[in-house]
Amino acid sequence: MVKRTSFEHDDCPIARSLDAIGDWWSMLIIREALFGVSRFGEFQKRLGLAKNILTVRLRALTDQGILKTAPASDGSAYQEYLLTRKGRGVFPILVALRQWSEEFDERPEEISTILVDKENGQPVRKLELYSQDGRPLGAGDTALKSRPAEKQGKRATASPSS
Amino acid sequence: MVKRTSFEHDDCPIARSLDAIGDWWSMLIIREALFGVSRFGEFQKRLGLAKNILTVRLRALTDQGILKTAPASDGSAYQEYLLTRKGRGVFPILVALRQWSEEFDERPEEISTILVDKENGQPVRKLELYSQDGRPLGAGDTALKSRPAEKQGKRATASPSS
DNA sequence: CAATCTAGTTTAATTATGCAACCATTGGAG
DNA sequence: CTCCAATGGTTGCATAATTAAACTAGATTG
Repeated sequence: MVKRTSFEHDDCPIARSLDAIGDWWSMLIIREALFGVSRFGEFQKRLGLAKNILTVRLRALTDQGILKTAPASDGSAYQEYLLTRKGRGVFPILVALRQWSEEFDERPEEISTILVDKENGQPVRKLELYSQDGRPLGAGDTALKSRPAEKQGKRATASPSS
Repeated sequence: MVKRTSFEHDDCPIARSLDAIGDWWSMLIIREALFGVSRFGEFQKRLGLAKNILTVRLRALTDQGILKTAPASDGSAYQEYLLTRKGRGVFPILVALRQWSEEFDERPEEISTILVDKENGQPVRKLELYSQDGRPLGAGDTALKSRPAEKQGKRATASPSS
């Protein structure tokens, strides 16, 4: 099988996320949805993708519980696509992607927008990872530990495999 | 051309990031690199991808300044792939992806590892977006503003297009 | 100097993507 | 009530991208 190796059953959570939303269009669809886009035609117009692909992506996102379809809401009886809680949870990922581009892109002048706090119009802070006691952590300050079984006495052996 | 519409010249920073690292393998290669993997064979063994793909990905990542090749370091004269500063900057994206999976995956018991603070072994905090004055911000608390021209008097008109 | 490891390249199959044309439903004009 | 356009898709086909597997070539080991 040449099939696009699915990471659905990989035990690495990064791989799992990528399996769900790790393609260009899904991420951009969620981006638009976070800005209030909910109609098929509007997604299509704003993203400029082919309708068949949009159909497939919307269905996949819906199947995964990232989007849900609501009957209508605005006038005419078509359906609209709304984010679920899981879908809204993608927001930090999009922010991280945005900030990476803002910091490292070699043509930052082509970036036209900045993300600001709606309250006062000021740019948001850079996302940072903190320890429980509030120290900022870089990649080198972290390690992977085998997950301590939540309720069951199920405990894997430690191995830094992902 | 049916070519995978490149977002390289899109003015949305999210699209630009996705264009650079928005495929499964690139992201996973960077994940491994952050854990110290640097040799071709090791990437191949740990990720289980085909060598030709690894070749293409490594070259693309190198061309983009995310990885750099160093002559050897450990004994024999082969080369190794090391992360640049830009490459290490991907870390928050990977953390965001990981945490999304940890929070919303419907089979969290299959996730085998957790990310911990190396100092004390405690789990890291959840990534959160903050305003300049320290309030936590959700997607709804933010807006996009046209970028205020940095040095030049180049100013785009406001439009919430990305 | 033969076997093997590393780091690829080539080949050929499978899949995804994009375009265009087509179908179905809704809403309005005549 | 009928026709026409808009919305929201589905279907078919050509082409580009991914992929696994086989092959290659230089370095290392025995």
